[in-house]
Amino acid sequence: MQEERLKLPILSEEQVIMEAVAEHPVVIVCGETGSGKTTQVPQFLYEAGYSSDDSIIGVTEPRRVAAVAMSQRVAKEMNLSQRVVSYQIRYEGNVTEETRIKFMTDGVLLKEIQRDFLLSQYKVVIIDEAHERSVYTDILIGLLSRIVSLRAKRLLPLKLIIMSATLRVEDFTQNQRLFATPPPVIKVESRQFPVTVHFNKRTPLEDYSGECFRKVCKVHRLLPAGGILVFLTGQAEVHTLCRRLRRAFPHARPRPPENEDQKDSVEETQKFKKSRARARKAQAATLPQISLDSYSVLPAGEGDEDREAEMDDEEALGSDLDLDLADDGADGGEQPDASLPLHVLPLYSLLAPEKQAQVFQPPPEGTRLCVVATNVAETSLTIPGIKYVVDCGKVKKRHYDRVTGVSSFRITWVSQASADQRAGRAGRTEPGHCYRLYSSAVFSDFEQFPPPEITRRPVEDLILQMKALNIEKVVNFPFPTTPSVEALVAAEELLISLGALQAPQKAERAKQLQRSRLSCPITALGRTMATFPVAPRYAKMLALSRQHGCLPYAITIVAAMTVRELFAELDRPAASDDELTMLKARRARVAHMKRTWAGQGTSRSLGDLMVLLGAVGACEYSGCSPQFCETNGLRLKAMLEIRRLRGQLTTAVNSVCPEAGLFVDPKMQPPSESQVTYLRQIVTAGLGDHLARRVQSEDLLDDKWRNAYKTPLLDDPVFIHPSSVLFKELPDFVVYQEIVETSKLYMKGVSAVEAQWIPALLPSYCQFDKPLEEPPPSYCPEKGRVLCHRASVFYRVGWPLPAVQVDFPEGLDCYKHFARFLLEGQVFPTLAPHRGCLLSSPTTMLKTWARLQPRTEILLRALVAERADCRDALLAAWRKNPKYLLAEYCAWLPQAMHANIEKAWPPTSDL
DNA sequence: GAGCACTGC
Repeated sequence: MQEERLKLPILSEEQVIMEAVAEHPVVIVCGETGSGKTTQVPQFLYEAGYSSDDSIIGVTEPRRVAAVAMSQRVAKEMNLSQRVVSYQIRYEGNVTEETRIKFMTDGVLLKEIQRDFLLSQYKVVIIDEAHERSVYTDILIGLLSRIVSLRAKRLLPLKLIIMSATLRVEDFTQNQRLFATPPPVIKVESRQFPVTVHFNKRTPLEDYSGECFRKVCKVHRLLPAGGILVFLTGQAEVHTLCRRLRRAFPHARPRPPENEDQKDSVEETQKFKKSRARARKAQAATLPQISLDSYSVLPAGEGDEDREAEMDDEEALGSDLDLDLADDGADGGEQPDASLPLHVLPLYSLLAPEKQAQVFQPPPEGTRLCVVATNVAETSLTIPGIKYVVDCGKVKKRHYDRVTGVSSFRITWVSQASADQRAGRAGRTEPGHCYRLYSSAVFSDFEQFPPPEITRRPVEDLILQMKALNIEKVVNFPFPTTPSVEALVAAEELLISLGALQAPQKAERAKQLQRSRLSCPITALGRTMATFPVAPRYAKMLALSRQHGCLPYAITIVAAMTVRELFAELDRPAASDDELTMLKARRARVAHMKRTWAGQGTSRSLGDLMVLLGAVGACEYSGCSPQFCETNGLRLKAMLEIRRLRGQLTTAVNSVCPEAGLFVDPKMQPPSESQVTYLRQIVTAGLGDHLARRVQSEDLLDDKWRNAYKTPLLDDPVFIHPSSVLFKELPDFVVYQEIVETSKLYMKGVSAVEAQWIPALLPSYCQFDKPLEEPPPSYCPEKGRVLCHRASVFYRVGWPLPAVQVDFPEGLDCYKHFARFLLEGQVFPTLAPHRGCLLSSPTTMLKTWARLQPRTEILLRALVAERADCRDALLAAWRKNPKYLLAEYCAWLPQAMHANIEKAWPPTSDL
């Protein structure tokens, strides 16, 4: 091990790095995979004494596995115990008093900043893999730039080291707001084996899967031993290619029958016609950029012929390993056959862990390993023994519409950096080759780097975290790359309507809306919500769930909504008739179980969220056995994650609200009928901006509105997803977890809402009419407020909503009603006995001619002067002045009673 | 009547 370490190129840079760290508060270290920076830099710092005096060297990683693995590796290299070199991730850690080097995920450090803004335990913080630009990394760098200067002022300097695998660091160095003086950048060589890159001469306009198939066949038939790694974009593609390859190179049967191959190809073409049509559409949009005919954009001298010639030179370097020359369809048959069986394995993130693990095993004796993977293999997982990479050049990414929040999945070209990262996977153990299924001209049109995540997704969760750190003006925060203003505004608006931020005052609203919008302070509710490590909409649900014993259920639902893909993928193409029968049976079983878990009546109205609750409840009841998951189509990994998240949320709720005394009950009973109703309301309150209404009189509309819903922000019809238990139910109002655009706009995670709940639970989205006279306003002794009935309409879309009882709106009329109830003795019962002696009827307060009577006028004025339109305000006024309102009240009663009233004033013992 | 890449608290 020590020998291995000595080979690392970074060791010759130790002095340069340590001098830079000594002289500068912030240092950037750039070195590709294989430079050893992650394992070595912490050791340099340790040896230089940066963890003396009980302080710690912190290292953040963007993934949990990396944090755990790195801590173990560094402990071993340094011959130190894991008590000294430790890790901390979301659910677990082995940090002790002795810990000096602490590896953690970036989110963990962000939480620590919430507890101790100055991070006083640390003398150095290393942000690893900063080039990946994950949202937490970006926010950490922004925060740390401030923490570094605060610590310098206190003469307790903190060192920040940003480590990046690429040289794309201008966002850090050229950003004056982030670092006033640009930090020094130290480059470290890497010790990778060379990878020869081969471009296709032509770029297939569609069917890159077929192109992958042909390329793998050729590599396998023509080239020496060594694993093959193929990059595709999704699960379905991965499975299809695996199947084709297995048929082409069956184990123990080396010769692939050519016609079989053809037939398969036709079959697949049929089957995936739809998805190809979509892919074609996506490609058509980008076609102008990649057209091989538009050479006019190239510099002079790089015309058609030159390019071909240049390519040929390039390819000549690849010598016998170059496969492009055989691109004329004469593959297979006449080529020399290696007769080597191909060991084909799929790999993607949602694949069961035991199946993922197969790619790390050596392939069976006498076979060649071929892994067909999605992007997981680009950064998250490293497969040993790969010598050949086949890269389709595409990636599937989630795309959010900034205005509507609708997400869709799009297949686009990767960036140059990603393509290089993929190529690098061929050079981990020996020199390798990368076959790119696109031309070098197309490659040169790729974006240089993928855009930072923070610019591609909603940011309400980040904004809430920042507000909890008392960063009010988020636009002024030194983001390495700032999110769009629309995204920031949308986040603040959502947080305001959830009650997590204070709404700007009405006066301000008129004047300087934009400015005040982006600097709203956090509310007490917002602080509570920020302690729950889930999306703000879900945090709101938790904050509401103390009532009626709903917490354990709300926690479970929120945990299940947070963990992705509860149900296993059963739609994959079957490899055999047996598998097909099995898949069909399992799909039927899952559909049946979903209906069972949804139940009947109000329970069914909770919809897909009831299914989540039922599934988790049943699974936990079974002890979360792999068998239970298997037969019911649940992903064991998802269920275990939900269990851990329930534990974490339970702890979080208990610490906000110790009297709840919650625990995770594996034998949780189903919620009662009334609890389900409360849960439905809790869910409605959290998902208020995700409300949809069944279209009215749809028979009059275009056919495209059949079974459709309307939402406030979308003009197009949206639909309940066919996998939803409410698919055929079509309730008048629903809330949904998300809308995904595929062939249509589909709502997923759907729950039914009663119309009368909307104005009561989502008042901030409703525009209310004047208070109704019938039923008349009343006084609520519990709230100490005047209530009334009001009709309303839902914002933007103007959906009419039924009149419901709400607080009487602020204004003169509210004082009048309150005065009346006060005189009637409803507010303070000790005043009730005087009622018969009043000189005027209390309802006089409400009459339009009330001003004719001085006693109504003076009472009203006195109430308005202290803003006393409810009991609490009145009590507050009496705390300041116990004689408050005495004279005004006495004006309503005969002189003879005044002395006794004065003795018993104020008429309450609640002060 | 369907088809979603990848991650962190």
